[in-house]
Amino acid sequence: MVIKSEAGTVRTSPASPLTERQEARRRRILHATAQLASRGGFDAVQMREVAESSQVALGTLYRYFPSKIHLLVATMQDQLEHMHGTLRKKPPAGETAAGRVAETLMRAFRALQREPHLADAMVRALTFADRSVSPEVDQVSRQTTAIILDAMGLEEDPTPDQLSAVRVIEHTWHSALITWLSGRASIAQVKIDIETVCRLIDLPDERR
Amino acid sequence: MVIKSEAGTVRTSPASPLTERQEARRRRILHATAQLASRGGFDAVQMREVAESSQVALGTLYRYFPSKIHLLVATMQDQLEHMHGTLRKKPPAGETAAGRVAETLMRAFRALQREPHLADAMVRALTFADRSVSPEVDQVSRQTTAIILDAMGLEEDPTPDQLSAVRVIEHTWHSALITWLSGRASIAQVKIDIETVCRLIDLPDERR
DNA sequence: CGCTAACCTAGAACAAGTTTCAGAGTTGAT
DNA sequence: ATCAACTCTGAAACTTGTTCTAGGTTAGCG
Repeated sequence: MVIKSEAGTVRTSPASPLTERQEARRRRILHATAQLASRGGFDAVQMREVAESSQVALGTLYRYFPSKIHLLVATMQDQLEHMHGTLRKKPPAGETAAGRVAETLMRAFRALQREPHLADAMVRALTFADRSVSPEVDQVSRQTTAIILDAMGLEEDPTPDQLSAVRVIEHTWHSALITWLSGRASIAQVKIDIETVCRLIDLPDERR
Repeated sequence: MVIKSEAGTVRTSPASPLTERQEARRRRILHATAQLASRGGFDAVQMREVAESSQVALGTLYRYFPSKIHLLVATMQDQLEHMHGTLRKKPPAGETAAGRVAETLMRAFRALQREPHLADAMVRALTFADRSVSPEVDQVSRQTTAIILDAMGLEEDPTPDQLSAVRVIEHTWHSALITWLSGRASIAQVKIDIETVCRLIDLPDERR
């Protein structure tokens, strides 16, 4: 696999603002990636094919996304943004924060079930990512955190305890997805796990 | 990566009992793998090198372990067994089940910290594994469950609720390890996450 | 308009996981 | 002991991610 690259030339945050044509290229690439992933999952996303589908030279593809993992994590960022928008429209109606978070995650889960191969590609990339992709993975994590905090519908800033709970929920979310994607857990199982971990929210204070 | 293989010829569970020489080969392979992994992690485990180090032809290596992922997951099985043995010797002393489980996991975590590269190789393989490795990954999961249940020190069989909690703890364990390995979480952070999730054990009954 | 730096393209080349195959070497049953 | 069936070896080939090169294109700027 051999991922050595530095942060990409293009993606460096406050760098070049990308011309219109460049923005279009980037979009074509992400679109082609999602399309290929939606068919065969991780393995079906082949860099040469992505390049061809998006009408871009292989070298250019690598200039925009320094590795296949970067590419798929960027795809996940893209999809997550979209999902956050969708979820925001119909906030969950549950009584408790725990219930609302569980409902939100299950909604996201159902969305992923509609494109299981795409989910496979994105989640596998996310957990396989090494340090060279940390900034991007971290961004995904922050976005996920935002979604969960949104669902909790807090009046004020979250307490440290609540933040811990949210982190654990994220852990469970990712790992449960993986067990589902690799066929080792059923959808029902994932539901139970999510509901179980959500109980950590609004939990009566206990020793540390 | 391209993993297509059927269940390996050799590893099929109730199959051939492996002659002594074969057992020795298998052991040499696993030893070489752990050694290479302990240096550079996942990337440093190169199939050609493993074959050479363990004095086995490349084709033979693939007969024993149908892919690099299978090889690393088998290595994890091996290490886990070892660790379970070690942990069993000095059972944790905490008051609560939650405390004992957290202590046990932290002990395991400290062991992994001693060989971070090896941990990296094994954990990355584990989460990257696709369906073709499910049986082996599942075995790892069962072993982990056993370790946790041991730490809980139950008198009787675990309740369904407890089993759910254990599954969530495992999710958190794996995912927290990954965030640590990829440098996105500190050791202290992992500790907090483990302690947080362990609160799910002996939790007063609540709705559903 | 014309220049220059940055960007893009096509294609070859390289690296590492995986497959294949012909020819020994072992083994187990008769 | 002998034969058939497996197993192991060594080496080449194949696949796909990644890097490199040489030459054409574009964008901003004087």
